[in-house]
Order: sequence, then C-alpha cells, then structure tokens
Amino acid sequence: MAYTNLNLNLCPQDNNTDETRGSVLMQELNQRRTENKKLTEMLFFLCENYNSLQGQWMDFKLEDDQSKSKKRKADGENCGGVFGMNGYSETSSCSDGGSWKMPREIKTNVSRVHVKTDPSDTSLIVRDGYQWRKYGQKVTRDNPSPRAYYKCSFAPTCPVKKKVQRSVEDPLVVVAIYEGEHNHPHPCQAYQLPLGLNQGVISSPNSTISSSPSPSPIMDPTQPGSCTDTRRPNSGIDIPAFQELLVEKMANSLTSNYSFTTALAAAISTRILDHDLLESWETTS
DNA sequence: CGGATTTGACCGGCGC
DNA sequence: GCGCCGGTCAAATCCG
Repeated sequence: MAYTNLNLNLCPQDNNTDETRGSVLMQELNQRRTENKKLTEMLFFLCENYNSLQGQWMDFKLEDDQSKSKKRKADGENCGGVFGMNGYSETSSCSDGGSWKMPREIKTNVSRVHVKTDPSDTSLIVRDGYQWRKYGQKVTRDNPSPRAYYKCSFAPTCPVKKKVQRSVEDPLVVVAIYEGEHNHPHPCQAYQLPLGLNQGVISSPNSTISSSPSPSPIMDPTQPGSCTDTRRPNSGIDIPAFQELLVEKMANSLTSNYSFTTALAAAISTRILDHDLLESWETTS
C-alpha cells in the first residue's frame, strides 16, 4: 500500500498557523487516498488475473485427466475410472479394471474411487470419512504397487471392505475399491462439508486443490474415531491445514470482490492516515 | 497398555 | 494334482 510515514517536518517554532498546517495535511491525505485507490485497483486486477489463470489451469488439468480416462476405456480393461472434476471419481457396481485383473465373480455393491494424490504422499490412504482398519497388504502380479486391504471398523458388524492400490498407469492416482454396503450412518453426516475439502476434491467447478500430505478430512475433531480412516482418532487430521485451506478459499472469494477490496482498502488507509495524522499532530503540539 | 499396522503364513479358487 | 494368485489370518511390532 501507499502508506508511508508522513514526514512533514512540522516544527513547533514554525510560523505557519494551525490552519495552514491543516490544509497541508489534508492535501497529503488526499494524495495518499488517490495513491491507495490506484494500488487497490492494481491489486484487484492482479487478483482477477490470478483467478483467471487458476481457472485455465484447472480446465487444462481436467482435459488432461479426461483424455487419460478415455485412453483407459480404449484399452478395453477399464470399468468406470472417469476422473471427476477434480481428480476424484466414483463408479458403482463395477467389476475390477484398470491395471487390476478381472474378479472371478461379479460382486454386487462394488464401487471404485479414483483419488489423485500429492506426489509426496506415498501412503495408501483414501479419506472418505469412514473409519477403516487395515488387515492386510499384498503385492499383486500386475502392479508393483502394494494393495492394501481395509475393513470398516466404525461399526463392529459393518461388512464393508475396501482395497486400495495405486494405479499402474498413473502412480499419483490411488484406486479404492469398496465392497458391500455400510450398515451404519456416515460418521460425518452431522457435520458434512463439501467433499471438495477432502482429498484432492473441491466442490467448486472452477477450482481444485491437489491432495496434500496432510489433507483435511471432513470431521469434527472433538469426535473421537470419526471421519478418518486411520487408527488414531485425530491422526491424519491436520486442523491447521484445514483452517489454512478455508482461509485461502475465503481470501480468494474476498479478493475477487471489487467492492469489498475497495472498501477494505479505503477503510485501512483511512485508519492509517488518521493514525498518522494524529501522531503528527501530537508531535507538533 | 491398548489398539492399529505390518508381514509372513495359510487358505481356497482357478487354470493347466 | 499342482502351481499360481488373490484374499485373509494372526502373531509380532509399533506408537501415542
């Protein structure tokens, strides 16, 4: 911002009257306000450009993912696996596919979920809000990446299992296969947030966040054991990261609102200048 | 110390 | 029947 300390060199011994001094200050004040307004506009255009570029980047990513998905379909061994808007997709009642072998039997209530992960994230964790207990891991023939086996541990009688394995074609993509139906409500139903705030997904059509090593699951941190698929109730829940994400999203929304930024800038500059003028005034009197 | 993960062993289906 | 392979078990280990 244009704020700088006003060094008016006002001297108590100055022959200027208070009136003259006041008019000089007013002049300075107006000059600063004009300057601040220009800078606010510049900031606004910067934000606009940023948002625009971000949107273009997301469109590009989406097209890229979709073309990959089409390629898989063309290979004839895909069943679903259409990458969703943000690197996340789900298909239902689908037999095995992708890099995995076809199952020996067609199972009902089988769904596949593709999750794009961060390159630094090597874990086989797909955060879906449920609580899972890992009971096995295997290296399969067709895929060098190990396959992890999970059982739903939220309810003792829940029959749901899931298999998680990285895609052989794109190691950044984790494929989770769910089998069965949960016989209990979703742990996060009470505090459901857009899935977009979960791993690599965001509900906004024009923006995506990639999965971070410490994603932000949908959960109430005060609820032990809920909304996480790790053994520790709050492990994998990076509250600061979650808050940071929220703040970032809010900041994006606010900075792209011209009237808000203008009003804010005006308010701040007024406060700063008033404070400065007051200080100057105090030093002179 | 309790609960979750790891990992080698075991089991069962399938193809030859 | 045998071997391969995916899925599951369970003792050992880890971790908060």
